[in-house]
This record gives sequence, structure tokens and C-alpha cells, in this order.
Amino acid sequence: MSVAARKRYAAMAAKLKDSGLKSTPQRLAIMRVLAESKGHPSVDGIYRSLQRRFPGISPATVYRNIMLIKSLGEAVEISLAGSASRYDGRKPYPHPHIVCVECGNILDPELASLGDMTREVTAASGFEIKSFRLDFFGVCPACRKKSGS
Amino acid sequence: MSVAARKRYAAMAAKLKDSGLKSTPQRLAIMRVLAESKGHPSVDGIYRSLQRRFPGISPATVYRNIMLIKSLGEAVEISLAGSASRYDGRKPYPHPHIVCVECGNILDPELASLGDMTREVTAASGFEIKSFRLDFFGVCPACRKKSGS
DNA sequence: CTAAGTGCAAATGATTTGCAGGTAT
DNA sequence: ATACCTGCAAATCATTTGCACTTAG
Repeated sequence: MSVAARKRYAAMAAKLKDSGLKSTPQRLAIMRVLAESKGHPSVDGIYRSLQRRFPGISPATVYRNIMLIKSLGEAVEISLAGSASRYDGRKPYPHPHIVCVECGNILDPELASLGDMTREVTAASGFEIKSFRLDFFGVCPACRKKSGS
Repeated sequence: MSVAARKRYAAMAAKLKDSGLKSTPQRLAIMRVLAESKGHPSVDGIYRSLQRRFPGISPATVYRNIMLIKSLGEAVEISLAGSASRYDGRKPYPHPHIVCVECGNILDPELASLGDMTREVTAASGFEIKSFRLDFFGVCPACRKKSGS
């Protein structure tokens, strides 16, 4: 586990303890997976990656805990049309994504000029903006080579 | 039906005819609903709004035709976490939305500085960007009054 | 001890699909 | 005529929930 992952995990575990809810092994393990996943795992992916250490773990437990972790503000959901949601526990705040429609990989681009946009929207609409989602869909360099896009 | 809606409907119907597929009454009626809906209807909403004129229509038919219309490039899907997708047939190209998390209303804000962002992402990632989605979530002015946000 | 959490299985809700007729071209 | 469409019902898939048992605090 990298330094950054360890730090993220510690932050999540601390937030959990502060909340007064229980620090079960399963819950902490799910946090660990979220903290160290470089990709953006799905519930099913997390579930499968935990079966080794928790042979009897159920998908429902993963779902319930993902929901909890989200509500603690320690992970964000990337909901995709037609397929299972993916989760990001490393940057638990809204940020843009680039999704490869061929292989399903998701990257986090650095993007300036985004806070401005939120302010622009608030001013134009009168909404109280709580969050946003900005996702680009396309074909990643590797897949472009394979299938000659 | 407004002038704009009539025009949109004509464009959709023309694209359909060009495709060589059949212009069934149900299909055309779904296009009409998409062309004239100021809101962003769901499949179920379209289904219910057509039951008057087509008493036996099935949700499957609406789904199949929405898929077709999307693939013709004449509507875009707004996929929401946890609830049914909504569709926009008036602006059939990617554009930002503002979703009220209280009442479910969806608005289309005018937003400058968006094409720039796509170019920035393309340059930074090497992806071939096909489309994007930019959605803001918040509470609309009306709901803010009601529930004292 | 006891509220919270877990695993399992059944329920839900959106969407998709197989099939046996209909209908636009 | 015939390939495409429709309606219906059953099937999928992701996600949620009820319940009896277990466990962290």
C-alpha cells in the first residue's frame, strides 16, 4: 500500500470512528480497497477482491457499506448508463472523468476552469448547486491502436 | 405544437425515412413527444403520455424506439443514478443539464467555455473524445422556498 | 448487554429479449 | 410478400430490503 493510499485509508477509518458507527472488519476492508484502487472499482469488483479474505462476504454488505462511505463523504459514485456504478475513494469530491467506451477504463484528468463553471451555473439558474458530474466518453490510446478507430 | 417543435419533429421523421426503417405510427408518435417535450421525459413518461392514443402500447416498444432514435443521433440520454433515464429530443447533441434533486426537474443552462474544455481533455489524455456529459445537481429556486434549504 | 452489522434470499425497478402475430413498404 | 415492428410475458442486471443471527463497543 502506497503512502497516499495509507493516508486515505486512515482518513476514512477516522471519519468512520468519529461517526460512532462500528468499525467492522468488512467495512474497513472495503475502505482499504477504495483507498488503494488506482482504477475505479465497481461493487462487484470490490466484492470479488474481498472474497479471498472474507469467504462468506455478501454483495449486499458491499452495497450497504459503499452507501455508508458515500454518505460520510469519503467516496464518490460514477454512475454509468447501462452498467454498474463505479466508485472513487481516492478523490472523494466531484471531479471530471474520462471513460474509455471500449475497455471501460476511467481516468481522472486535471482540468482547470471548472470552479468558474459552477459559479456561472449558480448565477444563471438560481439553483443551489450541491455537486456536479463531468464525464468525457471516448476511445483511449491503447484501444485506438487495437480496433483502428 | 410550436414552430420549433414541428421543425424538430420533421427533422427526426426525415432522418427516419432516410434510414430505410419503417415509419410506424408508434415510432412517429414517440418522436413527436420527444420533439415537443419542454421537460426531459422518461421512458415511462412517454409511455403514459401515449396510452391515450395507443391504448395497447407497450413500454418495450418505447424502449426499443428510444434506442433507435438515439442511434439515429436524434435524442440524447440523461442517465441518472438510481432512477430511470430521461431523454432530450430537442437538443440531440451533448449539452449540460441542471437537475433539481428535490423535484427532479431538469434545465438546460447556456454555458460558454465548453468546447474549449473538450479540446483541453483531448490534448491532455490522447483519447478520441466522442461525447461528454456535464450535469449539475442542486435545489431549484422553487424547492428552496418550500423546504428551506 | 444491545444496537448495529452481516449473510442470505427474496423483492424491486429499470431495461432487454424471445416469440407469435401484425403492418408498412 | 416479407422484412421490420408490435405487444406481451418472461428474463436480466444492478441494487435494495426483510429477517434471523452475530458482533463491536
